[in-house]
Formats: sequence, C-alpha cells, structure tokens
Amino acid sequence: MPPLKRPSAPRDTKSPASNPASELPHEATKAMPIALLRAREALMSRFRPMLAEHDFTSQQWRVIRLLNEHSTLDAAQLAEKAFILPPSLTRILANLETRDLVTRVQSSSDRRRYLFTLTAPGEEAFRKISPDRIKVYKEIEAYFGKEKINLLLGLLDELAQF
Amino acid sequence: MPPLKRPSAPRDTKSPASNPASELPHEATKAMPIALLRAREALMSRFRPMLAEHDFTSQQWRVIRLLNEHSTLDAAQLAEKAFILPPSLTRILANLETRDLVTRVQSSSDRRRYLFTLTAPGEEAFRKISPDRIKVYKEIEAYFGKEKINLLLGLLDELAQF
DNA sequence: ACAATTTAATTAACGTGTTAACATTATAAC
DNA sequence: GTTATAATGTTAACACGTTAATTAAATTGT
Repeated sequence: MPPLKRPSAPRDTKSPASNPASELPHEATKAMPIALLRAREALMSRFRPMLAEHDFTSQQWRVIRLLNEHSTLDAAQLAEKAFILPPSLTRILANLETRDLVTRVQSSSDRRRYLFTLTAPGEEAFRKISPDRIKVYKEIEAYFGKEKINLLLGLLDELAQF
Repeated sequence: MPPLKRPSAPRDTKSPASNPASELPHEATKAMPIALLRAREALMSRFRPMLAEHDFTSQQWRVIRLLNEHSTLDAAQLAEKAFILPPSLTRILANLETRDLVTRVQSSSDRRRYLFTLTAPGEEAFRKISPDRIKVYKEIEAYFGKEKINLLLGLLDELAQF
C-alpha cells in the first residue's frame, strides 16, 4: 500500500504515487527521442569544430561528401541521401554555389531538374578535411568498438523503418 | 595493382578501386550520424502532426512535459533535461508565456534565475495531449519490442558518454 | 568593502528544420 | 493535341540550432 500523500511536504516532482515509474508501460520508449538526440550530439560535437574551421556546417559537408562520392547528383537524390528537406537543400546549394564549391547544370532530358557537381575548389576542400574526419571516426571506434557500432546501426535502421 | 583509369567511361561513383568499402575501417561509423537522424525522424514524424494539432512544436512540448513532471524548474534545469540550448529555450519560454501556458517568477535567493511553472491552461494542454502521446509510445513498443528498446537505449546512453 | 571573476539568462546573427503555397515542366487521360 | 494531373525545385513564414557577445547578479580574493 502506498504511503499517504502529504500535501504540505516539500517535493520537487509531481509523480503520482499511484503510478510509479516501474509500472508505466512506456517509460523507456518515452526517453528514446532525446536519447537519440544526445547520442547524435555526442558525435557531432566532435565534427562541428573541425568543420567550422573550414567554414562548413555539417549539412554543407554532407552535400560536399556526397558529391565527392557520386560525382553528380540532382537535388532529389541529394535530399534523399543527405536526409535534408528540399527547402533546406535549396539554401545549402545556393550557399555552396556562391562559394564556387559546387556548380549546377540544368538537365536536358528533364528541365525541371538540376545536376550538381563539385568544382575543383570543392574537391580540394573535401581532400583537405578528409583526414581530420577519419581521425574522429577512429576515435569513435576506439571508444565504442566496431561490434557495438554495427549492433547499434542495425537497431537504428530497423527503428527507422517504423 | 589498380586498374588504369578510364576517363571516358561512364560511372556514377568515384569510389577508388584501391580502397573498396569492405576494407575501409570506418564505413559503419561514417553512417552513424545519419542513422541516428533517420531513426529519430521515424519517431518524430508520428509525434509532430499530433502536437501540431494543438499548436505545439516538439521542443515546446518537451518543456511542457518537464514542467508537468517537476512542477517548477529554472531555465538551466529545463535546458539540461530537455536538451535545448539556452538561446532556444529563451525563445520557447517567451512563446509559452505569451500563450499563458507557463509563468515565470524571479528567484528571491538568486535574482539571476527564474523559476518556471505551468499555468492552469498549461496543465490542461498537457492532459489533453497525453493520451494521444501514450498511444504512439505503445505503437512503437508494439513494432519494436521492449527488449530492443532497452538494448538500444543502453547503447545510445553509452555513446552519449563519448 | 571592493575589484576581478564567474554564472544565469538574454540578444544578435546566421544557418537549418518544417509546413504550405507556388512556378515550371513532364506525364497521363481523354 | 489539349486538359488535367503529377513531379521538381523554389519561395515564404515561422521556429529552432549554434556560436559569440552582452547584461545583470552572485561569488571569490584581497
């Protein structure tokens, strides 16, 4: 039987005594969105300063990296692979074009589409940053271990299907 | 010895043949930040429309939820628990105060600090949304299973320590 | 008590996230 | 072939993320 309420007693939570945390069906699930955010931030806080030194945001870098891998992509492909919504991507690409890191050409077969490619300075920026980036990957692996990383990736991919 | 380059050959990637994906030490690690993003988005895409019906963003809702649990918190405590940076929190609290969902009182012992509390309409909003929210939690559990959720949470917490 | 330092919260500036509406071009229906 | 529909990318509006600078108040050292 739960103890009687003492309304005059000091307290710093409102957790109802009739519904302790251990019985709630979704206590763990409730924490998932923030746990994902915190884990991601733990990683990004390593990459961000390094990218900032070269005047890149992580999203700008994701676009650069993808264009380095695929040589040419249209906006829809970039949006899907970088997981960036079209309105954000429009702004990011405009920024990178202004800085002469990326160029666009209109597709001749479908004039609604634009094909994006790294410029020479864009490729140079990629090569310049890459070593630092790999250093961080290795630190993560050293801390966490490849097995756990793959286990985690599997779970995340499955959750992403939801 | 790597094959000769064929500059005229069609291709859609630039992956160097001398360094196939299976040998790269960080292929999995490289995918972690986006995998975390995608997993989180899978969850948030369920919550967002429901919150939007009541004119809440997920961040605003996080603040409401925390004030419901803890009854009164200062900005620093809210920032830490909701994982929201102080400048964002300032704006969010200003918004919620304008809507009379939250009130602030200056701490008498430390006049730099402000203590925030839900108003009656704030508590009402919380109660109104809560059932929908729990419904989504249960859907997630039904899809993913509690064991996997707890396993995933453990891995995420460990990664967050990095 | 007083100056220097530290801390809590805010402001400023810029970039991104999110939704809705829009212009342009392709495709489908008829 | 013309009209209706769908798809690609952009614009607009608002909220949040991120870093640096700022204000006000507390704390420390002397």
